Amino acid sequence: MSKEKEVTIYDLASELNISVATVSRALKDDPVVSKKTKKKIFDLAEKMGYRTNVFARNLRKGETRTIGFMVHELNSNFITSVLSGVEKVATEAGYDIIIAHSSESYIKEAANARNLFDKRVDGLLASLSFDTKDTKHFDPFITKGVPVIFFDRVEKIKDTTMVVIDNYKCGYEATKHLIDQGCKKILHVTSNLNRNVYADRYRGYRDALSDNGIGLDEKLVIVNDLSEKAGIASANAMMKLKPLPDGAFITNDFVAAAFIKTLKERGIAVPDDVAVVGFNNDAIGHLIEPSLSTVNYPGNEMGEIAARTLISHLKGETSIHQINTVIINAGLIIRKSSLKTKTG
Amino acid sequence: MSKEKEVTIYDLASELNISVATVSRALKDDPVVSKKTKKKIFDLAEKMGYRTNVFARNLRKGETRTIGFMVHELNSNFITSVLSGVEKVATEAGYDIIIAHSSESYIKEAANARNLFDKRVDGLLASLSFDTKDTKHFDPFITKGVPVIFFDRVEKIKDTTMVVIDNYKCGYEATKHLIDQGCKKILHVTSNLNRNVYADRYRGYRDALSDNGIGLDEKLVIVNDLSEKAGIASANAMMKLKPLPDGAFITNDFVAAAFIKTLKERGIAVPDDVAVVGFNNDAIGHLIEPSLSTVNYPGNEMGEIAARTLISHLKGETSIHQINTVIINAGLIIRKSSLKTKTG
DNA sequence: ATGAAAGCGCTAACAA
DNA sequence: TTGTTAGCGCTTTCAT
Repeated sequence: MSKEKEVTIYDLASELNISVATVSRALKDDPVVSKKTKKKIFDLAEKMGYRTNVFARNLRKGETRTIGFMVHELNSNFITSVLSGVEKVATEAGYDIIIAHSSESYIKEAANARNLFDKRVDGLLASLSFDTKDTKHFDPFITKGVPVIFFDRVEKIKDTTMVVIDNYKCGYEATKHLIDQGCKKILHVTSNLNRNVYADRYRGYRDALSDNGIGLDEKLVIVNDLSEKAGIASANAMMKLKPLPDGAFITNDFVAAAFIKTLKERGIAVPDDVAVVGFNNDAIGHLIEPSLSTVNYPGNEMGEIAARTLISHLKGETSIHQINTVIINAGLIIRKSSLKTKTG
Repeated sequence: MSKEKEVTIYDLASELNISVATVSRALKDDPVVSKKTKKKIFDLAEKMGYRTNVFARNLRKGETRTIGFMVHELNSNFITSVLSGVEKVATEAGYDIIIAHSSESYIKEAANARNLFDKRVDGLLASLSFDTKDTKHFDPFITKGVPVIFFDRVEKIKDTTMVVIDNYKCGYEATKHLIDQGCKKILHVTSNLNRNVYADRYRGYRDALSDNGIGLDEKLVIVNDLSEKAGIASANAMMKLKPLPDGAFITNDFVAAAFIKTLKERGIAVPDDVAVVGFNNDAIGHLIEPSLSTVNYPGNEMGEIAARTLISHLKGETSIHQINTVIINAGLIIRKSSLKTKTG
C-alpha cells in the first residue's frame, strides 16, 4: 500500500559518500573494511532503518536460506513436535522453513516436492506419505545436489540420509514385554505395512512371538489408518475373536486410547483381560485410565537432529554423504495398561 | 553442489528466436500472447526443465507471496489445527508460510516480528504470547501497510483485523451449564488474565455467577499456565477448600484432563462430587473418563478463515480495513464430566 | 582499504 | 502481437 521507499545500500553509500561495495562489505562484517567506516555505516543503517533485501541477495548468491519440510499431516502430536524441533534449530541458524503437507497422498506429495524444488529450498526434510512407493519426485533434488533428509517414514535413496528410531527393536521390545506379562495371544493393530515404520515394528512383533514359541496368526494383525475410528473398529473386531486375545500392541497411542476406551465400554478389563502397549508416548497416555504403556518416540529430538544435520551439511561443516542413517534413542515406557495384576 | 546451469527465460527466448518479454508474458498466461507462441514456449519450458526464479520475480515485483505465522507455541492441538487450516488455504492460493514461535516470550515475539518484517512477508497472522502487553513490534507492519490479522489471542490495533470466538459467551455458557447442574461453588482454572481469551472467559464466568445469585469468590479463581502440572496443582489446591467446590470450569481440555485424573486418584467423583467443563474440544476429551464436557473451538476453521481473509485482502478482492472482527461459531459440547446423576 | 561496474533473472513501460 | 531496455538491490571481480 504505502509507497515509502525502502532504504538500500545505495542510500547509505551516497549519504556517506562512499561506494556501495564498501557498504556491502561492511554489512557482512568483512574484515577488510576499516573499523571506522564500519561503525559509520552500521550507525547510519540503524538510523535510516535499513533492511537487507533478501531477494536481491538470494538472486545474486543463488541460495535461499530456506529448508522444506514435507510431511503427511500436521495433525499429529508427533509430527508437530518434530516441526517444533526443526523450527527451533532452523531459526537459530537463520533458516526459514516452508511447510507442505500431503494428506497421505502420493500425488500431493509429488506436487509439493515440485513446488519446493521450484522454490529452490536449500535442503529438504521429508517424511513419506502412506501410498508413496516410488521416489522419483525426489530425483530433481538429488540430481541438483540439494540435500534431502528423510525422517520417521523413510526410504533409502542414494545420497540421502535417514533419521529414524529402531522400529524393529521397539516392536520387539513391546511385544516381548506383553509376552513377559503372560500374554499368549497378542493382537497387533498397525497401519500401512509398506511404510518402513509399520513394517519394521511388525517384524519386531513377529520375531518376538516366534522367539518365544508363539505362532504368528495373521488374523491377529489389523491394518488400518491412525484415526480414533480405527481404534474403535479394532476393538470391535477383536471382540469377535474366540478366545479373546490377552494382549495388544498398537502402533499409535491415540488409536490405543480409543481401543482401550471401547474395550472398557464393552466390559473388558485392561490390563487384566487384555494388556495394551501403544506407541509414540503422546501426552494422552498418562491421562487415560489405565495409564498407557507405550514406546517413547522423541519427536522434538528427531526434529532437532534432522535439522542440525541438514544445516551443518549446508554450511559445509559435515557432509550428509558420509552419514547414511542416524538412529535416535527410543524405548519402552511401562505404565499400567500392560501390567497384569493377576497371572493368566 | 552440481554446477548445472539453471534454465532462464533468456535460454527459452534465444532457443525460439523470440524476445524474453514474450516468454515472460506467455509464462504468466498473458492473453496478449498468441496461442501458438504460448504453446511453443510452454513445451520448450517443459522440455528444458525451466523453473521460474522466485527471487528475480520478487526482487522485481516487490512482493514475496509469503505470509508470516506468529504463535506462542506449536505444541498445542489447537494451534496446529489453526496452522493446518492456514497451510491449506495458503497453499491453494500459492502462498508460502513462514512460521515463528515465541515460547510465550515478549522478547522473542518482538524478535520474530522484526525477522518476519525483514523477510518482507506480504501479510501476517499472529496470536500473542502471554506477557505481550504493548504491540509496538507490529508498528512497522502497520506503517508500511502490511496487513496483520490477529487470531485467538488478540489485541485491537488500528488497521488490524481480529478473528476470534466469543469467549465471553462461551465462558458464560459453560458456567451457566454448571449452575444448571446444581453447582453452587464453581472453581475457575484459567491462565494469564491479561490475554483477551482468558479475560473474556473469566468475565463470562463472573457474570453467569452473579446473574444467578452466586457471589464471586476470588479464592475460586486459579491462574496458571496450560501444562499438565497446572492441572494437577489446581486439583490439589482445590482439595484444600472447605467445603469442596462442586463444579469447575477449566479453560483448557488438557489441563482439565490432568485435573480430573488427579481428583479421581484422590477419591473425588467426577461429575457427582465435582462437575467439570473444559475448553477447546481436543480429541483427548472423549478418550478420558468421564468424557469431558467442553467448548468447541474450531481451530481449523479459524485458520482457514484468517488465511482466506488475509489473502483476499492481498489480492485486492476485499479489504481488511472494512473488517474489524470476524467471530467464529463456537459453543458448549455436553458430555459426561458435567452431568450430575444425583442432585446435590 | 576502497571503488567501478557487471550481472543474477525477471517484469513492465514504452516502442514498433 | 511482439521487441527493447531499464532497472529491482545485492555481491564480487578486478582495479586502484
